[in-house]
This record gives sequence, structure tokens and C-alpha cells, in this order.
Amino acid sequence: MGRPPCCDKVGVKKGPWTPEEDIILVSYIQEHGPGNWRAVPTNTGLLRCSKSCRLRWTNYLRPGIKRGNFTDHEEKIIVHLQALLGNRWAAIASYLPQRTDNDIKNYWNTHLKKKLKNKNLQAEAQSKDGFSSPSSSHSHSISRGQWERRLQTDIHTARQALCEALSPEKSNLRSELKPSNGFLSYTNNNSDHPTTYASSAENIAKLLKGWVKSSPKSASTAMNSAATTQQSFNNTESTSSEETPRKLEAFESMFGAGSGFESFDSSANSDLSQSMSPESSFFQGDSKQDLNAHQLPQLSLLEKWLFDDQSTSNLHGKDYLSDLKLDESADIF
DNA sequence: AACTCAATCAACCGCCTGGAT
DNA sequence: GATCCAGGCGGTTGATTGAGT
Repeated sequence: MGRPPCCDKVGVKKGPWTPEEDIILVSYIQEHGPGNWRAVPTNTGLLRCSKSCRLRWTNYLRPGIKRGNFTDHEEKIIVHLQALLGNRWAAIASYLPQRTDNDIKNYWNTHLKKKLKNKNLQAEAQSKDGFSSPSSSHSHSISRGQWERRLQTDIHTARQALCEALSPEKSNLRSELKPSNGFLSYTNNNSDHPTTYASSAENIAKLLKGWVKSSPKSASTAMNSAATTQQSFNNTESTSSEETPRKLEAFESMFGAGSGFESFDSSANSDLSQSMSPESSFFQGDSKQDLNAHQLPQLSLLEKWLFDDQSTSNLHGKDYLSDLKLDESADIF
């Protein structure tokens, strides 16, 4: 027989997470590290499904998450990776480790889809005026040879744009995307924003700021519990609102510098590096989904091709392209 | 000030895959 | 090999927020 069920759905709480729940979850993960989600609700007393706990952690609480304000470069990367990989948000997110797949998905659905639609409309309008458009609606009627050439052109265009997005003035972003073992791995070179647990405390603090406004009573309860957990205020940077600065200081003192969460980083990051590493999430996901074993080396080829040094891009681009069987590479789109 | 509507995004749902039994 | 479950993923929903009237 298999394992017991992850959670019985009776008595499981739904809806937005409260700061109290966040604190409980974060405290538990600090102690035990992420993983074994099934045990989280029972061990913490949270009336949440294990899935919900995992989601809350991966999408909101885990360290190193950047929220809001997608940069132009990130936008370009998302657009081009979406063109290459389709709606495989986890795979796309693996190239932007500071972003969650949910965030990218939302951003795509709310912003980028519209932008691209407008662009397409413009292109269609132009084609009606006599301009030819590569994405015209007559594409289905073109011959296979034409289609293959067009595909190669599209791939080349996408690659150029992606290279453009990644270099050269975007060195800060590029520093985050380094080829490793043929794939991409994340290294955070930004000393201003180290990937420590404090960053997730900031996330919670930000959450609290909004939450305090809407429900000051329960917020103070949460903050009191946080404050009683650790009395010493060694506040370094306060993101607190003017209304509740001391409460947020209390919270940040709990999770911020010197709170012991740094030790969590060193221990938990090894776990995280597995759960968060681009290659693991990317290719584990692939292996589980539509990509078969034959397609994996092609994707790594594709990545190599995409992120190869631009100076050799044309030459190698052709080589890699010629290695890609058209029928199979078409599946990528 | 009150209302409507659109935009945003956190969270849920259902499905799939790999691993455990 | 069959069955069951945990974890992961993409699609979708619904509450909240902000802009416009």
C-alpha cells in the first residue's frame, strides 16, 4: 500500500495567510528546513493543507524573493523564454531565481500578454497597409521550406533579443545567470541584497504593513507574540510604516540581523540550493512533463546556444541550430 | 462621497509524475 | 506490477485595490 493521505480536507483553513501563520511556518522551516510538507501542518498546528504551506513558502516566504516592479530586462527575458518554452512558468522562473513561477505567470497574464497583443495588432495593421509580417495569419499556407526558414529566423531573432537583454550593460543581471554544468545557475553577487532570511522577513514585514492597516487589532496580537518571542531590539533597517514602527521593529528584530536566521541560511540554503537550483527545478520539471529523454539534451543545447558569448553567436548559433531537428525543435514553440 | 469597473495577485484546484509501499 | 501518495506544475478564481465617473 502507499502512503497515508497528506491531509484530510476537513477543518483545513483556506484563504489568505495571517502573519501569525507566517511566523509559525517560518519558525518551523527555520528549525527543520523546507521539505516534508506533509509533516508541517501536524507539527506546527497550522490548520493548513501541506500544499498550501509549501505554496506559501515557495511563493512568498522563502529567502531571496523579489516582488513587484519587473525590470525591462526581466520582461524581455520572460517574453523570449515564453516564446521558446511556452507557458512553462517553473522553467522560466528557473532563469529568474528571484521571481516565483506564480509571479511570472501573473505578470505574463496581466501585463505582457496585453503588450504582445497590442504589438501584434500593430503588426497586423502594418501588414494590411502592405507590409509583410512574420506572424501574419497566412503563415499556415506557406510551404514547409518557407516555414523552416521562418522558424530559424524566429529562433535567431529570439536569441538576439535575449542576448541583447542579457548584455552588455545588463551585467548585473548577467551575473545572476551563469552557465554551470551546461545549464544556468544562480549566484547572487549583489552584496546589497544578500539572499539571507532577512529578505523573507522583509517580505513578511511588507505584508504586515498592509495587514496592520486593514486589521490593527490582530496585527498587534501577532506583533506581541513576535515581540515576546524576542525582547531585544537590535533594529538595523526598518521598513516599518509610520503607524506601527515599533511593532515592525519587533518583528524584524525577530527575523532580521542577529536573530539567528543567518545560521538558518547556511544550513537551509543547502536544502534550498537543491529545491531552488535552476537545473533541478528546470529539468526535474521537464522530465515530468512533455519533454522526453531525447529533448533534454536539445534544451541544454538550446541554452548553450542562447547564452553563448555573443561574439561567436552567429557561428555557433548556426551549428546548434543545425543540430536541432526541425520537427523536434518545433515542439519547443 | 458613492458607485462601478478594471487590474492585480495571492491562493486554490486539478492534473501529472515519480517514488514509496 | 499495482496502488497510493507527495510534490510540483499550470490554469483559474476571487478578494482587494485603485482609477474613473
